[in-house]
Amino acid sequence: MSSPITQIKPVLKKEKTRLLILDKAAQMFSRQGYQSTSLKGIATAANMKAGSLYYHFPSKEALMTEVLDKSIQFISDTVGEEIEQLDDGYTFTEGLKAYIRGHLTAILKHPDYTTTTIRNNGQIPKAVQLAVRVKREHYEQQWRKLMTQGKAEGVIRKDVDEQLLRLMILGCLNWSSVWYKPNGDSINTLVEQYTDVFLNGCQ
Amino acid sequence: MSSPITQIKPVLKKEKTRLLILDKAAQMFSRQGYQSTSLKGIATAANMKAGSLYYHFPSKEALMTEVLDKSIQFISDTVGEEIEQLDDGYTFTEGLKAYIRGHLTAILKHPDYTTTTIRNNGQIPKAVQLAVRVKREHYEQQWRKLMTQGKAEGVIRKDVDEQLLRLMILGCLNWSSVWYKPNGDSINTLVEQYTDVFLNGCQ
DNA sequence: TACTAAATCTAATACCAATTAGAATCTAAC
DNA sequence: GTTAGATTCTAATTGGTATTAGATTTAGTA
Repeated sequence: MSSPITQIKPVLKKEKTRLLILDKAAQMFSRQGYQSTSLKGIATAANMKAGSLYYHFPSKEALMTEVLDKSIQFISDTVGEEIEQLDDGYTFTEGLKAYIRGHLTAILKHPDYTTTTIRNNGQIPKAVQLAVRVKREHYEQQWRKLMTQGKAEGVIRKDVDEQLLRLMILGCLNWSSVWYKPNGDSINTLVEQYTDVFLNGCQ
Repeated sequence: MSSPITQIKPVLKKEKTRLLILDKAAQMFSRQGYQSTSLKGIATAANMKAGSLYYHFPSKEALMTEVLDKSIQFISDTVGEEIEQLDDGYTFTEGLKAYIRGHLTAILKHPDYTTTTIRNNGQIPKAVQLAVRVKREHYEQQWRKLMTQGKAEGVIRKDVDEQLLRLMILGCLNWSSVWYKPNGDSINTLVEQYTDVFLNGCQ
């Protein structure tokens, strides 16, 4: 009978290579965009030749799809972790802070994946867009629910449109990836100010 | 002696074609990104063959440069018009609203040009980025001054970082181009809510 | 009508892209 | 050490790209 190694080790190796390729792809997609990133470039960064990528991924589109999928998954997971640290029955204000912290953390700590999602908005093949739509919409739905809670609690004023507010917040958060430099403000500082300004304004 | 027409009319025609090409280029750059927009596509949209573009523009990069240049110019001009409608010695609050209205108006009324600037952030050749940097930084500087005024007037609280606040506001505004649909909220509604939330918060 | 200059087109160049099939190599078990 | 399977490479295919030079067309003038 064969030892577990014979089954597991090859799988692990394969998985490791896949992840390496995905990481390099995310890096290049986020910095140069989908179209101007070449498979040759990705392959070179992963110490391979372009043709070899096809052993792991069936096409460039499939590669991009998986990068985007992981990106949204990562944001969603990080937000989930922040929420888990709250007591059940958390208030809107607590939830908002957790959402902001999670979303920002994901964006600023793993910029290669997340900025691929953010920057390549209208510029990817429709097939790829469709493939990641479900996950994207599910995450958006979580934000919608949070906003509804804020309205129900009365924390969001009557004359503030909660969907517009959601778009404002997400705009701020996503845009951070454009200007954020790791040696600048800490994520914590950003979370505090974002939460403060959205709840209380600047004055 | 030749009539003015001989001098002016050809110039006008040439200028008209240039503008047509620029418009189509902006449209395609904004929707597909720099790399995946082909000169053939732009030319076709402008009722020409690809080679003919070179009579008007020396290269693809030059075309993109001019689109980006016009984009920033347009935002800057629109903000300028809003500011001119204020009395001299306008307050920070008045100024902020005018800036928000100008920036949003420019973005939402001429999305082809402005989203080219916004979406193609890290994905254009460095030569092009350098070419538009001065104008971009000048516009940013105007925002910085407004924020300083807010701090001086005491409208921006002591514990709010005015530069971070500026990045928040610009993030919101720029991100609008991602989700805005012309048949939705009016620009005025957005301006009112944005100003309100940034000044007073949502609660 | 014939001339001129502006505007556009044609056709070719040189290059780089994604993708594929089959050969070569590497790995690990027997 | 041999063998089988997993992994990578080589080399070719196909198609698209920006750019250019020179020919052609168009529009206005006299």
